[in-house]
Amino acid sequence: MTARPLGRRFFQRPALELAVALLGTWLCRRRGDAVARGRIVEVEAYTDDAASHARSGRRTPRNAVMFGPAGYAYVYFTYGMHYCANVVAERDGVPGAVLLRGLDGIAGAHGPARLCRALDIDRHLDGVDLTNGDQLWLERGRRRRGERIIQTTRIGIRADTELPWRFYLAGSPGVSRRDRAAEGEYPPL
DNA sequence: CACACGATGCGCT
DNA sequence: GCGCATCGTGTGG
Repeated sequence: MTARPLGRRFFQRPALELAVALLGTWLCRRRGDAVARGRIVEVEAYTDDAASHARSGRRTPRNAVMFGPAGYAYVYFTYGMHYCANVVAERDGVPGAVLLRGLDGIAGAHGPARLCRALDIDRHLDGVDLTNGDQLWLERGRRRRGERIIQTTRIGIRADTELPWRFYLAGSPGVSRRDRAAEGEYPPL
């Protein structure tokens, strides 16, 4: 099965919707002649909300890719030592992205910074096109029968700006954290 | 298990 | 200068 990269259309939707759609798809990274594939099991959506890099509503050098067209990688550097990778959503001009937080099938790829380290994702990949199968792309994946999606709050966000925009596949080993706070099944029963 | 905290660079106010 | 979409380690219960 020669899976092709997911195309532009897949990404052209609201960040919240894309976040859910990304669960179960394969994140693919070219490593020399080989390709590493990890199953996305944990994500967070960001738009122009208070916790987003685009909270100011304005384009800055760092967040510019978030405002651009969907289907590109937004990779940023944080805490002086870590990278985090996002998939850009929404229409051109509208900020929105989905933070990749956890993979199954790639050793140590749980948590956004460790995910990047495991797949050699750094600043060089900021702004790269995810639809051409060059360095980094996504392939369609199946969500298993009966596999539950849990919706909960994002990690590392101040309590006063909390939103339930984190999603993960219940029971996946690649999920970075479970919350003690209320978490619910998505869609709500 | 629950915090607390340091490492370390840099975007933004 | 402040604080961060983090993580590993260290302490205490």
